Amino acid sequence: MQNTIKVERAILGITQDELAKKIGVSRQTINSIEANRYVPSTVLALKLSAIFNKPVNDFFRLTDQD
Amino acid sequence: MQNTIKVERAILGITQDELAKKIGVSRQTINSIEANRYVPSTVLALKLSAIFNKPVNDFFRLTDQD
DNA sequence: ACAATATGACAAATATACTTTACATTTAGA
DNA sequence: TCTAAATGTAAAGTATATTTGTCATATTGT
Repeated sequence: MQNTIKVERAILGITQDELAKKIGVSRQTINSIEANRYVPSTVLALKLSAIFNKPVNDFFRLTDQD
Repeated sequence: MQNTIKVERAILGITQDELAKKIGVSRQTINSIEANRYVPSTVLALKLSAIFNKPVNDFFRLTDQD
């Protein structure tokens, strides 16, 4: 799975820490997701969706190995 | 988080076992998600999105306790 | 009613998300 | 250039998703 959270975050002009606080996770969680170190839960994806004001499918995509 | 997977599955007219096999998880995983026993990963949500041919936000929604 | 299939659910084991702490590196501004 | 803020990452611990096995109940077709 790939994501464009870094881009969406840049559009909002906020830091990893700020985004983390908005959705109630740690900064490292945001950092790890941006770095594709692990796959977030659907709740987290929906919270990002609400903050980015875009559907989940816009910034999370399946790749071949999925 | 709430979901309408049971409805989407009924639209396709397939069993929990068939849906599970389509997305490569166990039948119990589908059963547990439909029963809201736990929150699936975003990869799983995207796979369901592909099979239902609908965006994730259509069948997964945040609730107050999220 | 009977048999086969589908669903609900639980327990134990394993995999993995997420937190906290901590430190190094990079970036941005005075 | 110096400093503070932002980012990248790693390790250890906790929480939770997912699997496998199993059984009970419900549903459907004959």
